[in-house]
Amino acid sequence: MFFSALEFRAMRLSRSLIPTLKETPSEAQIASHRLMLRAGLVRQTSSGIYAWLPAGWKVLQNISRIVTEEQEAVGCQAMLMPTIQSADLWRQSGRYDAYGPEMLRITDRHQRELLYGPTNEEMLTDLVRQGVKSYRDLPQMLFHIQWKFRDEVRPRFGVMRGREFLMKDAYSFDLDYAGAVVSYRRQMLAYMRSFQRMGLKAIPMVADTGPIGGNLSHEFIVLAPTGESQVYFDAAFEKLDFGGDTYNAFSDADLERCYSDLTTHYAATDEKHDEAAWAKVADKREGRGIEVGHIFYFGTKYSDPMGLRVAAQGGGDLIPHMGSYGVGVSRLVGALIEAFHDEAGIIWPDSVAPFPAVIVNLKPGDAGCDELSEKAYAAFKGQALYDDREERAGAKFADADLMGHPWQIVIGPRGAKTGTVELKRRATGEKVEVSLEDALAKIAG
RNA sequence: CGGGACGUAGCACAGCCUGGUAGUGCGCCUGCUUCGGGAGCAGGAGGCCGGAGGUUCGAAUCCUCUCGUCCCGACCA
Repeated sequence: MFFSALEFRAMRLSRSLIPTLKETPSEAQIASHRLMLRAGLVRQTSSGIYAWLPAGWKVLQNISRIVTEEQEAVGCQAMLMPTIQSADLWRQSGRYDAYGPEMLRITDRHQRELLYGPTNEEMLTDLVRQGVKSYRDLPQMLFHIQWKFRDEVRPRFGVMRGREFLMKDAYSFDLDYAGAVVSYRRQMLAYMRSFQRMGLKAIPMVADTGPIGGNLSHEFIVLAPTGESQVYFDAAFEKLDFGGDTYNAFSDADLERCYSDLTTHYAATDEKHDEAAWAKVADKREGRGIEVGHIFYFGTKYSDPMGLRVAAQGGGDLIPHMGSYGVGVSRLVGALIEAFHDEAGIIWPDSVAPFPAVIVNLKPGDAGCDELSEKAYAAFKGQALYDDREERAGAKFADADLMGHPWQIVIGPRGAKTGTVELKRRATGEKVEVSLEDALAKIAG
């Protein structure tokens, strides 16, 4: 059978739109913004609005996939709602006027008032209102990953504080407060699993609940040395593991234990920092953090005014209790880079890297190098990046480090003769000379 | 929304004060030599100097307006 790497043209660097930059564009101040531009992940098209180039789009999709899998694993249904919404819907909840100039308002050719959605509580409440009639239909938990727009006065930090951003937002509908608490805890677990899979250390911190009250609102802060706010937390958080079946999302006891593990220890950002409580913490940790998620329970704030009612078990109606749960998917790209980079560039965790590996052909045109490189490339079925450019070795190494591929398979004329490659792990800098087969096995394992 | 800057080649910048046919480095193209950590030499392409008015014989440069972008603060997933 004829099988050649030529069939996988798309990820040959010489044929790809991954424009790396040697110098930093002057608008970029923080590390992640600088590196995203330099590594060719994004390009700004307007203030706070970015185009995601091929490599950046892959990262966004990888994060979305992890978030989707973990949402579904706790029983949350994937769906997709539009970006454009009707102003009428927002008038029903009273938010059309309450929401300030951050909301992008649009008028169509018929002078109908529309808006580019900054969030979707109203829309989903409306959809549930149309489809859910009985207590038997509850609980419901749904999410989508969709572009949002908030007309920030001052966009900054690249993708971390853009106007247009990709967000996972989930909404839960329960019969009562007790049910809403279970949904809330499930989301909390899904969040911890998601962030752990991305290699991030995330800590839930109590957030303002506004007029609703109670303590059911948490911000998820990801630790990164260059984070925007100072955070204080108990070292107990470092020992928590959300992988495997540590906590069963469908066991009330496990959910309660999970919630307890996440909320009994001290954790606060500098705005909420309480010196008295902090003094009692035995094993203290401090660091910088970036908010990447926010979840809250808000009862009947939308269901009530929008007329969402279901038939109750004993007759009559009841008003479902709701919660909503956001993850800044595009912001996470920035947060990940803030957490994982060095002087040379990005250091992608394997789970979100745009490419599992880069194959660096040091001498395109050399029969031995080409053959071995194509063989390596074919082994990845086009999923790896193949640097087949006619560049000097130094430039290729610099770009490979900048783009942050977890593994680098370096193929030069020296090793090509014996089928040996140099395998470099980006995170540690460790390099070994091994056969291509061994290199592939090591990457797979 | 208050305060402060900046728009000159793909990127980073100089030139502006003191008007006179637009420059440097990197990148890009061609050739030769190089070739395992962002090479050297030679040649070349690429800019109505953000836009519109105005002053002037003449405007990147001076004046007015406008659009865009960034930084600090307040605000925020």
